[in-house]
Amino acid sequence: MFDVKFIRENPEIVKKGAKNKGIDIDIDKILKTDEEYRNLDIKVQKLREERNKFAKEKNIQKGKETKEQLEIIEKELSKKQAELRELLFTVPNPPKADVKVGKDESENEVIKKYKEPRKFLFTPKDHLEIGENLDILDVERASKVSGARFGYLKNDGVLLELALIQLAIKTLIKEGFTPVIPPTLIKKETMQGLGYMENGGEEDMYHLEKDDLYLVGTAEHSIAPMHMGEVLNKKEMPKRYVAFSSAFRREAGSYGKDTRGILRVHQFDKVEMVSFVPKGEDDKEHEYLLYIEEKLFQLLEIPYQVVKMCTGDLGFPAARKYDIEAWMPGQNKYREVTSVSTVTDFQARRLNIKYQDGNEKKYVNILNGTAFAIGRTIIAILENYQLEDGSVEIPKILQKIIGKSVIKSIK
RNA sequence: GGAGAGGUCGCAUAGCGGACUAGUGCAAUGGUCUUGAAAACCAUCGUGGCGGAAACGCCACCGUGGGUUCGAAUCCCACCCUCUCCGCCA
Repeated sequence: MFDVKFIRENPEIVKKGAKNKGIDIDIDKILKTDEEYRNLDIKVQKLREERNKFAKEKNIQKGKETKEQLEIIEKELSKKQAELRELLFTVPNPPKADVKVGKDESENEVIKKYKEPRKFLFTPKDHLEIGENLDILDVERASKVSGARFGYLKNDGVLLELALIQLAIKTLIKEGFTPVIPPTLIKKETMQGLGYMENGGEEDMYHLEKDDLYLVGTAEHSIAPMHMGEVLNKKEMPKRYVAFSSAFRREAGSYGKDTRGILRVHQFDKVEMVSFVPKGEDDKEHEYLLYIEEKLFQLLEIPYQVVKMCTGDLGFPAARKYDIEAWMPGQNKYREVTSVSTVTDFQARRLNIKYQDGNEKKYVNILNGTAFAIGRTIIAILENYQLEDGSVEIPKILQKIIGKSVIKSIK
């Protein structure tokens, strides 16, 4: 959400930012509503001043009159305020200057590539076929029990997951991140703070009606609000968390897309990074988080490319976003495995997270990025490390943790 | 799930319809004293907003949202959270 003040002072930046994201907003209406709101606010303050005076004088008659006037105009004020709030929710975070203007994902830029995809002397299978053959994946029974888009991970698949979690968390602890296992259910109030209720994000969240709780779509949903309403000390920043949790997504509107295997499922586990940094330091932090993401995939020696999203593919709160797409031989293309973005101070405003900078209190910048989305990382491992007989080699870095070097085909 | 207690300015506490302009203690910050420090003493010390060039003035905030009243931290209602006891439970 935006400060009206910022919009008042920089209407052109905001207007252009929204346009580049392909989002329609009516700046003039916002400014007009803001002015009306402020005029009402001044009136209300004056009346309250009078009311307070009469109350002190115990002038009951005059007090009564003022009270009646106040009731009417206060109602107008709160109506106007709600109107303004609603308008402000339609304003997206503008993209950073270095982000390419573009319509949709077709205009994203590949900015880096790591490792040539391996040449196969046989036709590579996709993860589902490999996983079923190794008896580490079972989506058929999952659909019997839970429905479409769920999966059982079994046997060495489980060891693979646990090893990836260890690798990511240990690597990040070395980098100074605070490891966290957060709650996966959050209150409606928290959801609203995150700004998901207005922008359609709610559609993708599971809601437990009986208790009015929401299942998180990513650990970011419970990590970012940790410091809700707090004033952080500049000395303790950057504040970096690495969280492990399950993530739940309804995947509404993605019917028919990626239906095979576990690429797109309703529940998956993830190691996620969240950083709180002082205003203006988010660019540096963004590169740093991307560096860590790359490092993790380099440790696994999986070919990938880094994609910088264009303005049209950023989403509502992000000001810049990079995806890492790992090479998936089974699909013969690169697929998204991580995503890292800066939301600048956009979320901090809603969540009211500030830091003390000298005498001033400023909103923090928040960034979030995936360390490992476990399911998709396992897919990348299975497909890139498969052998002709259906066995799968285990990436070197994980061999020590798992205690073997190959997952042998049972056939 | 049942019964009770409670949420006040960083922390701890007072306040329970009009002198609350929210008191006090601790912590914090600046200073005096000191070779340096501690102690002591003096001073400052919540947040957001509106108006103003500024000095300053005003408005709002005592868990959140409603209500009663000329006037609410204080009374009423709903909700959230914390604690104690009982029940259940990994």
